[in-house]
Amino acid sequence: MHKEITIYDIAKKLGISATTVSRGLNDNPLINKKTREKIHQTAKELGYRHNTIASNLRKRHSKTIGILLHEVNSYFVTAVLAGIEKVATAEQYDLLITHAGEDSIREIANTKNLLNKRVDGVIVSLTLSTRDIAHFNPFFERNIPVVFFDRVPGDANCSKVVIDNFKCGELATKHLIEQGCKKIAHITADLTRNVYNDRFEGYKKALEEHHIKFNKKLLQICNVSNKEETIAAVDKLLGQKPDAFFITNDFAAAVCIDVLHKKGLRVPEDIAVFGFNNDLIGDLITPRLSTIDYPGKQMGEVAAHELIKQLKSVDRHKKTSFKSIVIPSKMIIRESSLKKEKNKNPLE
Amino acid sequence: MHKEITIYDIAKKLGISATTVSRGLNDNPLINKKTREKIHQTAKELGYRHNTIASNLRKRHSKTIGILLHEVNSYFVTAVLAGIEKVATAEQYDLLITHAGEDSIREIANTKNLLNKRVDGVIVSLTLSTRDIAHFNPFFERNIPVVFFDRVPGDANCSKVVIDNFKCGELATKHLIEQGCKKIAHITADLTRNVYNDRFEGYKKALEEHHIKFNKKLLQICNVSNKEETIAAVDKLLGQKPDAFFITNDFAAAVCIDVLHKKGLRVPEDIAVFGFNNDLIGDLITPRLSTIDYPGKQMGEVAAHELIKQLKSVDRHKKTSFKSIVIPSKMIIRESSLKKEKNKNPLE
DNA sequence: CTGAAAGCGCTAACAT
DNA sequence: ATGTTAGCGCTTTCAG
Repeated sequence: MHKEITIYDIAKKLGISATTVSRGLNDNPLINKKTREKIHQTAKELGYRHNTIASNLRKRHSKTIGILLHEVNSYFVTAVLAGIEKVATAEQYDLLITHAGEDSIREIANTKNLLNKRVDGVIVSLTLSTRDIAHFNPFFERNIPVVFFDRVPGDANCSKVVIDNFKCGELATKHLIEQGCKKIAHITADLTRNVYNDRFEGYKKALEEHHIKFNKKLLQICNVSNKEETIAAVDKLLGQKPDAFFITNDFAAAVCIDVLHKKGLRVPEDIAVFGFNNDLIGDLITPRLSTIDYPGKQMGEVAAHELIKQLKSVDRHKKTSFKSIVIPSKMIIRESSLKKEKNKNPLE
Repeated sequence: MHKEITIYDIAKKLGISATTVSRGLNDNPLINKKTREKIHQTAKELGYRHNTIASNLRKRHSKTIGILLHEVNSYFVTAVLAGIEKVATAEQYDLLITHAGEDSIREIANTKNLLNKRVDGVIVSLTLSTRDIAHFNPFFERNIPVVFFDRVPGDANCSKVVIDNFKCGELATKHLIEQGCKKIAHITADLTRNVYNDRFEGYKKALEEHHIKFNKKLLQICNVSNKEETIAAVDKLLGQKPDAFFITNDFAAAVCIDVLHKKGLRVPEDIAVFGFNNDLIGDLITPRLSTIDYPGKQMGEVAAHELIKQLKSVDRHKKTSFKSIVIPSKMIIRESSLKKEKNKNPLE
């Protein structure tokens, strides 16, 4: 069995104290450059590896950021992760990533686990089934920074990074109306989650502004990441003879287009389709999907920056002020929604 | 500032020793049931949280598995992660996930970081640019289990979980030949990586068996996750007037079909297309993509099981025997490759 | 069934 | 510029 080398072994070999070795290894400028070099060298010779656990115990922090994800099945989430990782790595933080599979029970378990692991802060996107955020109280009580992104709690008392889902919902719907659509079906997910509710409210607002009465028969709630459920929702709505679908997720929108084609319906001529997320897939299907660009990587970067800012400023006494950061998003018009302007250049 | 509760606080309050509290908290059956209950209760009252760091330091392990990923941008990798997580969670292991962005330098840095973090074992998929695996020596030396999956080293001296890429490449190519294709172009990634090389060898084998001479002008190497590079590769190959494309990645295959459509070419009538991975996208594009089903989740589960098995059996003395586990994969024939059997039922 | 003592490996205070 | 001492919070002998 391999004998694990400690700073004491290095100290003994060099005839100096462990403290000096520790400092030398951490490149403390107080230590003589020559000593430092010698320390580094014998560390290498002896095959020393820093014990992060011991160091963390002593320093009473973990230099890691906990990530609580609702799920990791989308291009969006992957992009967010990449954004977080980029800034976290630059600031020397590790990431402890958990995901809850849209199950609030697992979210709570993950929260507890990260708490015990002594993460320095957490970045969170709530599951569909999460109703309240009491499980974050231990963090709040200890002044451990928490930054929510995308799927955030209604509560104002926390930091969040979001896009303007209301405006996006309104914009997309308005665009469809301007294309001549009058019976716009809406497929979305659980409305207790802010993102879906806000988009739905935006949808209703646009209808209202154009004097179209909201018809709740044109609304379907389902798991938009699930193909079968989406197909069922589309089928049901088709009974209402809609002339457009506004769907809260690109994958589901692609499934919808597929269903429509199978029924011999043309997109956008017979029925226009509008997605949400700007997933890679939207640009690869026929017709190309109009959607809302959701800047995942940027959200991740901003969330991580905000968290690290709080981490650095936590003077452990004054409460950090909470803020809500809105990331710009934009509408991307492609073929699937262009009923009128078939020959006009899409303004992508 | 929140005062952090330790087992000593609980011990003092209960007039017992910290040892007993520790045992009680860990549900050690030696401790009187009543004492145990009291301990748990006051722990709750006082808002105690277990200090995993201290515990890990003392126990000299971290109860976490390190994951080294080449990249996290595909449905496949996500599926593997889900598989690993499923079995790791069941066995009470945490995951420390890193990714290298296909950069071997970052892979090496991540390796070192995980080593210092005292992960109990690692599960790895190599980057495209990784040439040798010397950076895993510290793990081997310490008898810390390492399991590679999918993108594995050529070296036999390690545990790996793979699919039979050679056979898959052969099968796909053979299928295209049977559809009447004679000039089959192949787009793939860096051939120093086993998965791509094996598929390529399978491709050549199938050609040879059907007395078709391999033409290296029909081969293009590029980053198949990059749209622009893929388009360029397709364009170049089109100069050779191929009648089929065998592409090592579904995303790239979708891009290819898109390019072909834009040029007014029909798929599969003019040119057949065959992908690899069974990504979600393949079933959503027109025509539907023929591909190889790559059981990511299963690979993840198997890899995690194998690792945990080694973790449990590491009697720190005898070398663990290395094995190569091959996961079954299968061909999925859809429309994009069916030149002849247009009216036959696909055997999906 | 419970406790005393030691120590995991490191770093922060406080000297010198 | 370097050393001494103590302790982060837990678990593990060993002893009773």
